Amino acid sequence: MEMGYGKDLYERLNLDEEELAEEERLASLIKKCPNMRVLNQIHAHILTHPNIPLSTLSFTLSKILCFAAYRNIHYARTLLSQIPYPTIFAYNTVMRGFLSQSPSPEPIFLFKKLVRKKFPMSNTFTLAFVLKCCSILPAFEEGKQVHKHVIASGLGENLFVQTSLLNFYTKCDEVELGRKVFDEMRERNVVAWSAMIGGYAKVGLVNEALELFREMQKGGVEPDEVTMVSVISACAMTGALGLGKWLHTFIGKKGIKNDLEVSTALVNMYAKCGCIEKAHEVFEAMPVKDAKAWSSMIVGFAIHGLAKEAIETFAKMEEAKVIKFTVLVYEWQAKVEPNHVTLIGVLSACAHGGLVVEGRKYWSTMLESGIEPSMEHYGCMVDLFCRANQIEEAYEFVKSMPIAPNPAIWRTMLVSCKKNKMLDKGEIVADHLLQLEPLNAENYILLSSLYASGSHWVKMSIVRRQMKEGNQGRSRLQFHRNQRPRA
DNA sequence: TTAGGGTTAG
Repeated sequence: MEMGYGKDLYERLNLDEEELAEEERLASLIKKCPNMRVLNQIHAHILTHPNIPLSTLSFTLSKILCFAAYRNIHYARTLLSQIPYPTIFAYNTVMRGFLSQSPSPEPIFLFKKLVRKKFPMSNTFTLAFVLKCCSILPAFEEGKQVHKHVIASGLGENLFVQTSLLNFYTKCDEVELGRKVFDEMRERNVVAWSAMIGGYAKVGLVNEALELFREMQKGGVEPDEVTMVSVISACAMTGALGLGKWLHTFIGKKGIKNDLEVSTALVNMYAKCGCIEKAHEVFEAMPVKDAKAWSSMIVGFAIHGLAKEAIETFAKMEEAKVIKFTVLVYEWQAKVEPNHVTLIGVLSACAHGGLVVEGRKYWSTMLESGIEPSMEHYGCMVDLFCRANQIEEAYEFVKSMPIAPNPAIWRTMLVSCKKNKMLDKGEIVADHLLQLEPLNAENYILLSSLYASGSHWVKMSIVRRQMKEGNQGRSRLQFHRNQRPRA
């Protein structure tokens, strides 16, 4: 176990002055390195120098690895295998590099390698990184294995490790397991409380989230802006306007940083709780708005049926593409680009406002801007045509979809066929729907009311009978929550 | 060499 690190240290202690000077020179070169090209040159220089002491090689390659981890993670990964005795620090740096990229299982592979080789030993950082990876993917089974290692390694009492475990379980929707970790924690800071509150809010256990927020305050732990975002979003989910307003005042009173995320959560909360004016007021007061902030406002207007306001806000978002924000002394400029959620807001606003021409226009611009339409976008378009009673257009649109329409889309069409008494089209649509969802009673109710709307009583009674038979358990007909018959 | 845990929009 002591082999690698011990040898490394031993050799370093035995370097003569000249060798130490060379090592420092290389370290300083890497520190000043302007880009990957220069780094490659230093790397090549080291590899082609046969007389370089092993410890200098290890030390310098680790330095290069640190530089590369955020710029070219695959290069850093290759470097790791070139280091004679990589320290746990080097492993951790590569794992962290992977976490800053799009989701990758590489940190799990690296962790498995560490476990297999038994050297270098994982530390609390390693465990935090691998658990973060398991929660991002998510990888439940792998995370559970890591939990076993946590216990075996004796690092299970570490606050960072425990918070990582708690977060991992809640991200995998295993809130109870997360709560178990939380309950076992000897000390809990604001991060641990926020993680648990956020975990409850995420799965919709809003009362538990709010209860924990009260408990946290009773315990004397001051909430911060991250806690507030979770609690406010819990209010948004339940429509708890009173508590939401109280939290808004609380933020001001306690001097909690009202940042981009908090304001966005407030905009969303006020909009969901029916206070669209207040949502707009908070939104207007925001000095910096990112895509999520703009989207929250647009979606807010859309769900309130305020199509004109939603579209105007979208136009402003496109005009205000460039935002400026300052980090220390550096001023950064970033483009605010509409994303898939923004477009869902815009398209549903068009649908609610009966704006077919505009909806088609935004659909085209969405495709041009490279946003891949999802099922929700297709759903908005079908809704747009159906609400405007353009059933044929809706049907043609559905037929042109490159992905198989989901039951919700067929149902939207069936409702519209019923409304417009379009029996033939309705039967075709119902056929598709019942193939996908033969056990959903709501679909039979819709179909029977389509027949009723055209006075096709015989067909209606057949559908009713099919449904009734299912209700008696013969075909395991499932009832939608809203239509479940009273016992 | 000196890194880590929690948040937001459909």
